[in-house]
Amino acid sequence: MSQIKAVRGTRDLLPPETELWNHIEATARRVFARYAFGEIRTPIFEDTQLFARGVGEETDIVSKEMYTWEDRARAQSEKAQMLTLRPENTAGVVRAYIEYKLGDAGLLQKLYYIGPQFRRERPQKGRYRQFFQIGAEVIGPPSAGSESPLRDAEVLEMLATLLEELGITGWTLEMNSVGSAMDRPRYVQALREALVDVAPTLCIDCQRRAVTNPLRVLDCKVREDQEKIDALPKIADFLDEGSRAHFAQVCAALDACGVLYTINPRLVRGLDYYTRTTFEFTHSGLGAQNALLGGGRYDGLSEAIGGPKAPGIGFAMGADRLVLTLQALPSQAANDPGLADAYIAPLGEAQQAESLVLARELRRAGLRVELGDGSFRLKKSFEMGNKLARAIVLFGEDEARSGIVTVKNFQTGEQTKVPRNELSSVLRRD
RNA sequence: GCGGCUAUAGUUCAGUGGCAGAACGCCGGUCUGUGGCACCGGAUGUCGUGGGUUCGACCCCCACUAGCCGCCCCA
Repeated sequence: MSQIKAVRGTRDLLPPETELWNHIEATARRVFARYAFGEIRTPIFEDTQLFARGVGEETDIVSKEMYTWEDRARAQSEKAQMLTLRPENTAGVVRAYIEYKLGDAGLLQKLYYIGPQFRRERPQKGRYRQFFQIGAEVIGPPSAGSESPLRDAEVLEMLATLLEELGITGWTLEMNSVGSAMDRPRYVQALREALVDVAPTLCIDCQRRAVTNPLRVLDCKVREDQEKIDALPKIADFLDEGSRAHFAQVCAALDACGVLYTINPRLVRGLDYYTRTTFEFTHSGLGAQNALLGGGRYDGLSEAIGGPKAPGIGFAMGADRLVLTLQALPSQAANDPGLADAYIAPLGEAQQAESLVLARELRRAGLRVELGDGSFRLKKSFEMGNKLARAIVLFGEDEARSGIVTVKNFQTGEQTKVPRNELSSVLRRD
């Protein structure tokens, strides 16, 4: 019989790596809490229409990367429903915002999420079909200040802080403004016109992109094309006064708190809902998938899926990529499984039962304890203890009778006799 | 979805159309209440899966699967 394996693009996370995942998630929760964000957990699958209307029918994500299936109708009279595993989480959050009328309180909603997302792409380093995102959204009625450039700057400053607390250095923040829903079509039109003459001189990929998705030409990495692409119309010149001023204020607030960024007029993103501020944090250690996180403002998303006017800004970080980045950092000790505080070695099977009692006492005192086996020879107990713990506690006939156990510290080699009731304080890490 | 590279022991990797290898790790012993060191010994295995060529395939050919790199796109 053939072996059943994890399906393509999915994987199991095992210790000690899960230690690092927990560390990342705990750090994110801690930082988000300081910025007064609350957690939201949305379903893993949604009505397909949510993504079609929210993310955009023409995007790659929706047009070819979604896991979609037809759910059975419950009754003859009922139509079957198309469902989709969420390819991203912003649409789900906005759907919940609308569904529970979160805007009616008149306040800004600040929500974060941590969870799996699904896209059917070819797996690669840092890219999986089930991947994990940590993201947050600030959304609310305009009267609550949801359109304010200060919100954009606050989110970006929070991200810089989060990366710093995670110990991730060497990232780059690139920003751009893609303008309002009105600005962008005008720009795309101008770009298309300019490309009629320029495109034939560009690389093969650009010639195709010029027709299918002109904005993508700006992403081209072919060296020879760069000068010509730089000479194309820039979106900055197509922004209306409002968008221009908005972006200037975002930059000013970032300058004030010392968050470094570069403005990349060629930064375009693949989801239709973005307006005005867009950004990407990249890291060179990631290879082709160099985006650590990305996000932006989505002032029209709520209305696009049938909700009230509810401008917002948010981001999603690729947790898988944070892990990769941290693992590549030289200082990272998080892959060390860590040693237990003590290894209890029952000497002889007669000591088995009482050794579990001893382990229970120490564990209740908060110590991390490994319990050996009384059938082991002493030599084996020492070898095992040395691999698993900082100290070994010998628990034989004498110790059980006298209540005084033998403790040997593997680091110092020092061996002492310790009364059982003092054991936990002796073993405690200093 | 497209192109390239790869798949051999728990791990990292050698290897040859004719007996399946090394290092580390693992197990046992020297050593029956004292580990790390040393020495001696041992087992590593569907050579990714399925077909084909051949007297004979881990090796050559085809398909599939998975991973990596790039494209596309994105987190």
